[in-house]
Amino acid sequence: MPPQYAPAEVEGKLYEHWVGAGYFEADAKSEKPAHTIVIPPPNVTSVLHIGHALDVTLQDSITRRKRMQGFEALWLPGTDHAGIATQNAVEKQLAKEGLSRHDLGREAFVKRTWEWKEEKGSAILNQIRKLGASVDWTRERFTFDAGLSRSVLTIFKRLYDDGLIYRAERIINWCPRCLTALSDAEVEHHDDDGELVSIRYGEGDDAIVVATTRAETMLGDTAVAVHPDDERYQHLIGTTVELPFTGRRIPIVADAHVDPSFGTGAVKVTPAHDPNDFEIGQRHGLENLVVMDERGVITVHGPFLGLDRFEARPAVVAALREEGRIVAEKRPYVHAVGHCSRCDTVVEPRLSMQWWVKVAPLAADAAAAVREGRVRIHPKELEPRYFQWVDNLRDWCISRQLWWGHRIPVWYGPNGEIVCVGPDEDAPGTEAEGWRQDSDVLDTWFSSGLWPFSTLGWPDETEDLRKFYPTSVLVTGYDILFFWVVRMMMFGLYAMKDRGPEGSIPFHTVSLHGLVRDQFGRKLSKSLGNGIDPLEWVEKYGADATRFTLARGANPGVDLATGEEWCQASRNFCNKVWNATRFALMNGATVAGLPAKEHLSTADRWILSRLTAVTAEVDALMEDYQHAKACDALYHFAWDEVFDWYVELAKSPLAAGGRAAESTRAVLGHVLDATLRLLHPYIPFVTEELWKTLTGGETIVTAAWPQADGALRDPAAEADILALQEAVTEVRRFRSDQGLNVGQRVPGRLSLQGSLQAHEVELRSLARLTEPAEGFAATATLQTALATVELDLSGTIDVAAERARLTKDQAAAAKEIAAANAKLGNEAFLAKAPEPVVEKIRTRLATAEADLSRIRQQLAALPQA
RNA sequence: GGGCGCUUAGCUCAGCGGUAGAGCGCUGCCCUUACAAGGCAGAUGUCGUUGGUUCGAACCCAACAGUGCCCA
Repeated sequence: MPPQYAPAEVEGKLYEHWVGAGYFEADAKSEKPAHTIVIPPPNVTSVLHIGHALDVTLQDSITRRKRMQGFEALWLPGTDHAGIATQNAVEKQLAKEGLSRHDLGREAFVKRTWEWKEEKGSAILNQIRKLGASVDWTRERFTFDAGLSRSVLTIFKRLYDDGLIYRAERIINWCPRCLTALSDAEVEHHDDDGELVSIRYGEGDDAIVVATTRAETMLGDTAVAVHPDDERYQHLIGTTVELPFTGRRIPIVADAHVDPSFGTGAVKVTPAHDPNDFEIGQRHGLENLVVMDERGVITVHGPFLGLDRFEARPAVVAALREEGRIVAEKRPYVHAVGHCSRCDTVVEPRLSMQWWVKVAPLAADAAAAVREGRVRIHPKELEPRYFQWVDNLRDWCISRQLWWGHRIPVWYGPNGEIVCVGPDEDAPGTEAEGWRQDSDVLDTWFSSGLWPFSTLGWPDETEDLRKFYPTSVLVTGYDILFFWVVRMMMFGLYAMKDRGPEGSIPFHTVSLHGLVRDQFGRKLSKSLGNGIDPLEWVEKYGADATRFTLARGANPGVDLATGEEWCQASRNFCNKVWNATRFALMNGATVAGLPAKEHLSTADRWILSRLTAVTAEVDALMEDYQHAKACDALYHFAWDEVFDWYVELAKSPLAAGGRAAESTRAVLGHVLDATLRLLHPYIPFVTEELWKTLTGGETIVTAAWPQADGALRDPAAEADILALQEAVTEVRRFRSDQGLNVGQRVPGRLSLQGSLQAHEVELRSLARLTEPAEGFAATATLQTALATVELDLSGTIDVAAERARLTKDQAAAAKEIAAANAKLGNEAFLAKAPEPVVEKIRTRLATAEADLSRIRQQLAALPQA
């Protein structure tokens, strides 16, 4: 074994072996209890970013532990068909050939997109292999594959028949570049520099001033609205005013939704181009006048015809100014503007006929599942966010004016018939007979919302569905809670309602993690150039180091800052595990059961006791998705306790040979075996490589998860080793202060009390002390609670350094005594504090007093300077 | 504008009523035959501010000040 672990040499071959051996394949016929995770399907066009890497790492660590615990663990991979993004990608490709999708026609375009998917669509799934993801590749799914498409048609038909899907003309979010409707969730609001222009409509006493950020829409105004209680406008309510340029007279209406404190308190109303105005229009029976086409180009005759919306705005303002109608202008006026989440184009509210899901009843069920505790949001602090969203959900626009996606299964007949066709039904008629299918497709989330059960074969009652649904836990970032989690909740509860309240939930727990940030806690962004490529880390430091870095930072629901230095530290840890195991192997560590208790040394009993405690701790933390804490506990146990102390303590018995060596080899092997298994979910590759060598076993992937063995708890051994550590550290501290070489052996005379008397050999070994020879003359005396150590440095020592040290310790002890005395002298404290606390303070006082008197003795014994 | 967080060591974060912790970074010494991707030792904080509750507050309450997110 080389002294440095080389991840690149083992990871690829181990992964291929794991997959080939079928370790990750779940068996629906198994008697074992199921543990199921469906991967939040990444967009088929995407490539792996650090956020995916975090998500994958956490799901894999959960799944690997469950597999080791004896669950039938299924982690199901796949991608979603990403309607807009994929269509954009293929259209971009076509554009290079000078073609548009319309040149190909719908059928050819969809065929071409499938070809694109076959060629490019597995990029991200290939990348997660590099992270060691233990997904079941035999069950990989795609939201647009045949089976899942059947699920989509099934649920559409059911919702339609239940009256939960309907068609209506409303204002929707429209992307004039993608040329499709978007749901509310696909619109991102951020502040833009705009303008606020106040325009005077009408003349003289009848004039009224409205303020707007979108002057160009005035062409479509069909009213002016004021608040019904606004005294300024009482005389105008019910009258009409002339709209500039058009000659149209529009009514002044009173509507309680108008904010009298905004601008002049009077607003222009453009029902066809603004969601709020649309509602005002509905209430007052106003005309919906469309003045723009689907690309945002003005369609009303006159000087503005053919202008893009952003050209029309200044043109309209200029023309109004010419007529003296501009009363005030504020520029820049910063306000929130909706943008297409796919292409960042400013969204245009557009009056349009679309398909909708009536979410109120579905959302109520989704909320109830969490309120009733059937689905747990973890961490609990994020529950309010879930409720805030799910309790205020508006109807969901599901139709998209795209070609790539599940086509809406509704047919329109020659006599105005509207027929929704189920998954196994034929079209109600032919095109020749005058029937045509709705040309729109469904929102991608309509299909990914079915993911927890469509992937298991629903609507068929498959073995997989019976075995693996409801799934166990959904692992995702809190930013996805709204979009996706809520949709899966709504659809799962609806589609599976036959199974009752407990059986219909899509998952028992939603485990939310935070977003990955850079080492200063800043958001990762292209403009800052602080992006992190997880595959670069994998290449430089290994998949294990990358995973451990992410898992170790993953406190539930909070963002994690990370950077390359973190990953280096993780790489160092993996290397440390490698070298500690290497040492054990070189010294004949064996894994063949523990020796009888009477053959165990104190050190053996100590490390076995600690192993038991840490096993229980890590197990509980992982069960509660507290990955950061679990990793931290493992890191400290492995490095500080096993590698630093136990391995050092093991060196003398190993060197001594005989029974002591034999028993130490067994304990060392046992502890390493368990430690590797505990670490395996987080750092699968290095632990597999080492474990196979150490144990000769086939694979750690399916090895048993360690159980805490209460019989190994040994508080006495823990106390003994603590006293030993204290004495060793005190001698080392002295040696360091005195500038002694680490390797230099020094004659020492020991006077040990209590349990420490049995550990002189270990103390001498770890502190590098030889037996006092003839002519031993102590030049320094060190004391801890159970040890007095006299050292012969054969010459003068640095008295000043030692005095400084002791003086500092003396001050600390004195401060401690003062604080304890203050408490114990306080009658209220004695009367009201619980007894264990009082006792603790008394112990602390006694310890500090003993320390102080020892320090004083040592100070007095120092030679005078 | 409404709501939810956060503010603890140089940086990033744990701790959430009874002596301030970790990682990285920092300082000194050391290539001691598992490991320099290492070892040993060490330094570092009026726990945002001001009040209050309590025998006792980083932790509970109130106000304020920063700061971030979500929704309008």
